[in-house]
Amino acid sequence: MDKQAGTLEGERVIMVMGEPFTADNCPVRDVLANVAGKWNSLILLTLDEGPKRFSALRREVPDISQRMLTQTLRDLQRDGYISREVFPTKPPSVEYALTDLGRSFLTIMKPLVTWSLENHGAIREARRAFDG
Amino acid sequence: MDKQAGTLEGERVIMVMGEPFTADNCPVRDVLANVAGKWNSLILLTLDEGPKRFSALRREVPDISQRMLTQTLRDLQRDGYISREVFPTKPPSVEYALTDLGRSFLTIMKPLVTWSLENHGAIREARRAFDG
DNA sequence: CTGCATCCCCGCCGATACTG
DNA sequence: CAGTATCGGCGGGGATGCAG
Repeated sequence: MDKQAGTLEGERVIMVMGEPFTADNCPVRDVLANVAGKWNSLILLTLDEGPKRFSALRREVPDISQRMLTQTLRDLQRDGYISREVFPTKPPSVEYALTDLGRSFLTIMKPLVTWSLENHGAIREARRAFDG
Repeated sequence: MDKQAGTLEGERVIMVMGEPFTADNCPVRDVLANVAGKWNSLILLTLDEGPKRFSALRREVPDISQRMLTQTLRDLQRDGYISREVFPTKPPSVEYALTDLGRSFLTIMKPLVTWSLENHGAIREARRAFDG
């Protein structure tokens, strides 16, 4: 059989860890988008402590604007990482919590956080060496 | 002792995995920037197969522009993830390879790739459910 | 073969003000 | 309390052309 599995009509394919991807529709990029956003990971890590209300997140995630908090929460909910429950109190309150998918993701994510803490010094030094 | 360790002069602090961060100067964000770029992770994963020349990377990473390949490679080199060796042949050739730091990073990165492959379906389904 | 420079579009994100 | 709407800056990144 041919090497590049299912290469149709000039679709270019990259092999990553034994799996074929096209530049578009790349699961890796799709997931990394959640890691990439400026606030996404911070919010997920904060929710790892337990369910939180909107205002609690606003307090605990420093310097995030209301706009970004709302938007990022909606993105995370849309992708299934967190759930959103509205309590019809007066005034209303909304509670956000990790889903199973979100917890599963954090399990993989946390080692990356740990690695960042451990190797940030080496990276900053590499930068200084490169710039000088 | 006080809760928020070392909160000075209105500097807001977030606790993540037992470590205090400010919104600026956050190691996690700094490292995630490397994961976030559109091409960074793909290049690192390609180099995991072994050292490659510029033109080889251009071939194996589909649809990347020359500009982005050059730029991303320089960023990765600057942060110490890859090395760059110039062979004064005619015409010259340049070989890129993972450093120890790069390999260390990939060790942590790969589970995230695996997770992406396994859970991409669930995420796309969550999206459809949310949108509909 | 490798890399740099230029132009330009577009989406992220911040600031601010306004609703149920 | 939670969310929406609007404006605007800034930077990532694609296309193209030039240079050692």
